[in-house]
Order: sequence, then structure tokens, then C-alpha cells
Amino acid sequence: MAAMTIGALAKACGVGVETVRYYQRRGLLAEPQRRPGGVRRYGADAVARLGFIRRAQDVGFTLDEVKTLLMLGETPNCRGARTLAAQKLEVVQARLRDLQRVRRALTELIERCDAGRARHCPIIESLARSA
Amino acid sequence: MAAMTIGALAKACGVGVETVRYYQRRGLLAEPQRRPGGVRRYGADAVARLGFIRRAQDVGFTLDEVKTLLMLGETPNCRGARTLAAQKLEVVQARLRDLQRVRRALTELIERCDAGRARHCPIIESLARSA
DNA sequence: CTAAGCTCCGTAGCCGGGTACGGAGTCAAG
DNA sequence: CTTGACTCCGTACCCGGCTACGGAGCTTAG
Repeated sequence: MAAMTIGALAKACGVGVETVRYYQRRGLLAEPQRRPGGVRRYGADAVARLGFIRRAQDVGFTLDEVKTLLMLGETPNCRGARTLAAQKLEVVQARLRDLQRVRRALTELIERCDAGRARHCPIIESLARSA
Repeated sequence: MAAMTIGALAKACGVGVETVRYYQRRGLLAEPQRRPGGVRRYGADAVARLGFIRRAQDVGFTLDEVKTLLMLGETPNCRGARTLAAQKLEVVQARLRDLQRVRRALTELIERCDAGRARHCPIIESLARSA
């Protein structure tokens, strides 16, 4: 049941083989035990850890931040993880504000275009004007 | 009044000299006239065009898309610009949805952390659980 | 035993949007 | 006429997160 090859682990977690090796190089996954011959053998713990990495990525942490979270998880330190999450939330909120501004701008461009009646393309004209 | 060097143009538009040269290589800015000696000389039209590029970038167009917009602007073709803007709006809206999901997730992590009383860090625990 | 298919490894390339380097030429002020 | 600031050019490098390559060696089904 345990003792999967790199390919089996990758498939179980929905990532590529190269990605697993890459995480190992980045220090996110520990070097596993090997069979004589050199082939990596993984257990259920590796599946869990890889899952952690993907979920942390999904909520917006970079691989370096995920690495920090993993270290924090080993020596439980809630303050560190909370700080990291709060910082990330700030970044996400700033990006949300930016994108909302962009959405408003694009919506207006398109509306002006659909209002028709302009001699020149209102999208081009809008971008050509400063401020 | 006109006839600025690359440095003056860059400063006027708030970009770096290398950026102007880069836009030229990318075909976003036309190669300008040169003084004997080879120094580029720019007029007010270059300032306008560079401003167009920055504004279009600000609303989320990639440099390749900006290039397309600029071409559309020369042979006014409203349909092309409208299509590009509508596609970009779709992408922006999708990204907004993603980020809102991330914000919710992070907010929940932090709230759970602040609720206290857990034996282990709830942020780490949350990421460690699948689904 | 063989052949398919997985795994090993290091290194290089991809995307987008620049930034940095470095040696040579040019230009304007003092 | 010198000095210092600016410009010229091509090329290489940066970020993050993979993905591809290629020539080995290992493993397993038939």
C-alpha cells in the first residue's frame, strides 16, 4: 500500500513527475528513502505533504511561503503562520482593488463602444487621451 | 520644444530608458529619426504613443495586445478593439472570482486562528486536511 | 530473456516585462 | 579642450513555477 514510486505519487496528487523532483530540489519535500538501484520510494506522508503544498498554493502562497509554513508546522508557531496569512490577505485585497478598477475601466470602454455614434473608435480614443 | 532625447522621453512618461528601447524592439514604438551621430530624436507624438501604451497596460492589456490595439487605431476598426476589450474583461472577471475565493479562504484561516483555544495552529491544520 | 515503460540525473528552456552590463561614441557646459 | 552626463548597441540576466530533453539504468509483464 505504501512505497509508491515517484510516478504513482505524482498521479495520486495530480501533479507531474518533474514537479515532484522540483519540489524536492526546492526543499519542500524531503529526499525519500531509495531502493537499492536508486529509485525513490514514497509513503502516505509524502502524499499528505504534497497535498498541503497544493492547497497552500491554491490559497495564494508562493512556494517559498509554503516552505515557511511547512517549517512553522513542524515547530507549531501560530503567530508565524497567522502573520504570513495576514500579509497574504493584504496582497490579495490590493490585487482585488486593482482588478475591480480594471473591470470598471474595461466595462466603460465597451459600453461607450456599444453606445455607437462616435466618429472614431471610443476604445482607442479613450486610451489615446491622457489622464 | 519637440526633439527630445530618449532620456527626456523616458522621464516625461515615467519609464526607464531601457524600456523605451525595449518597446522599440517589440515594435510598439516606431524607430524615430536620428541626429547625425545616431542619437534618437523624439517629438510629441512619441510621448502620446508611449502614454497610450502605459494606459492600455494599466487596464490589463499585454504588450502584444497593446500592439494590436495600436494597429487597430491606425485603420480604425471598432469591432477588433471591442472584441479585444471584451476578451480581456472575461479574463479579469475570472481572475476576480479566483481572488475572492482566496480572500474568503484566508479570512477564514485567520478567523479560526483568532478564535484561539486550538491545540495546534488552525492554519497549518486546515492546510494539512484534504478537501 | 526481452522489450516496454518507468526512473535516474543535470541542464536548458519557457512565459512576460522588463533590468543590468559594459565598452564605445557623442554632446553640452565650463 | 576636457570632463561628465548622456546615448549607442547587443547580450545576458531577473522573477516564479514549472516543463522538456536526452542518454542512461532499473523493473516488470509476458
